[in-house]
Amino acid sequence: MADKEIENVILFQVDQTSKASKIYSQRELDKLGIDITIEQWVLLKIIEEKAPLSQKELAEKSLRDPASITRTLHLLEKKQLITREAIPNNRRQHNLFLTQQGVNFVNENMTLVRQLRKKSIEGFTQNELKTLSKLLLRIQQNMQ
Amino acid sequence: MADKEIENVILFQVDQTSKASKIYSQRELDKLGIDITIEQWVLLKIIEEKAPLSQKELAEKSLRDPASITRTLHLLEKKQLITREAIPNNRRQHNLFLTQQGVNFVNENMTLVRQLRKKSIEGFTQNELKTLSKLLLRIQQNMQ
DNA sequence: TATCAATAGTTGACATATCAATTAAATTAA
DNA sequence: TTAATTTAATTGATATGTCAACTATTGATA
Repeated sequence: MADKEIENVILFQVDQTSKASKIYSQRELDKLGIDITIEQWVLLKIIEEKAPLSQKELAEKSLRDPASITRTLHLLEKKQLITREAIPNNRRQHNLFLTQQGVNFVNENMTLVRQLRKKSIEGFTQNELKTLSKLLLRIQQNMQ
Repeated sequence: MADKEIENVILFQVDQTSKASKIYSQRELDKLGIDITIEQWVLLKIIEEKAPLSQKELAEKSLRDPASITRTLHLLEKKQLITREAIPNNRRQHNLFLTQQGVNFVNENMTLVRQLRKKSIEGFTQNELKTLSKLLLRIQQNMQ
């Protein structure tokens, strides 16, 4: 089979799509003076939806390295958006929660986030969305 | 519309797919003792296919920041995989090329890379591939 | 032509990605 | 119960992502 140009490689296209979306979304956040990175937002949102959870679980759900999670959580703690609470009979893990400020922050910015999510799939039918989800999931399953 | 869980957000799925594929591919490279990162490989491959080109063009094609390109190119130069050549009558830009070592490196590792590309889309029909490409492209166009 | 504006690339600062090594705690095995 | 193993989180080192500031050069304009 003849070699593809890299632009025609699906993995390259997936990565480009992810990058382009992040660049766009980050600019929109910046424009509105919302002081958070996309990666930080994702962690906040996961904690909001799944709390209480441990750093290990957060790393798994976000597909990020535990070391990286540690560092980003410190930043989110400094911004007073999250807290860690001791788990009884377990001094190795801590439960992660949003602070009240964190809850407010997520609520205040969900409108913009919903707009971004919506914009990303503008013109898509429900069918196309389902198809895309399934195809992406199959790539993930192939790459394990 | 009711709020989605983050796992159901397409942008999240695209990012997870990209991350999972990179983690898998990097591990395969490491296993074989191939001393290169995915990001470095992508730059090498673009230079191979498009040379001669400038750093600006490379940044655009890879959707990476020029600052980041500068640093990665230094690493690739240190590994003697690429060179920069002066452009006549233009002392601001340089043309990027693979060295002979770079050409050899790409050739030696294309077999593995082809395997990884193939594995990522195992079980996909030509039709599904086309569909996926088009849907991804539409997201990119939406996010500009 | 002299000045100003735009462009390509670099560097600094900080956030994130990743691996390896470490620490502290929990679990298992002897 | 003690010792060995496994686990969760952290830290160090290096690569990458991003913005802002800067340098050198080129292009535009008065």
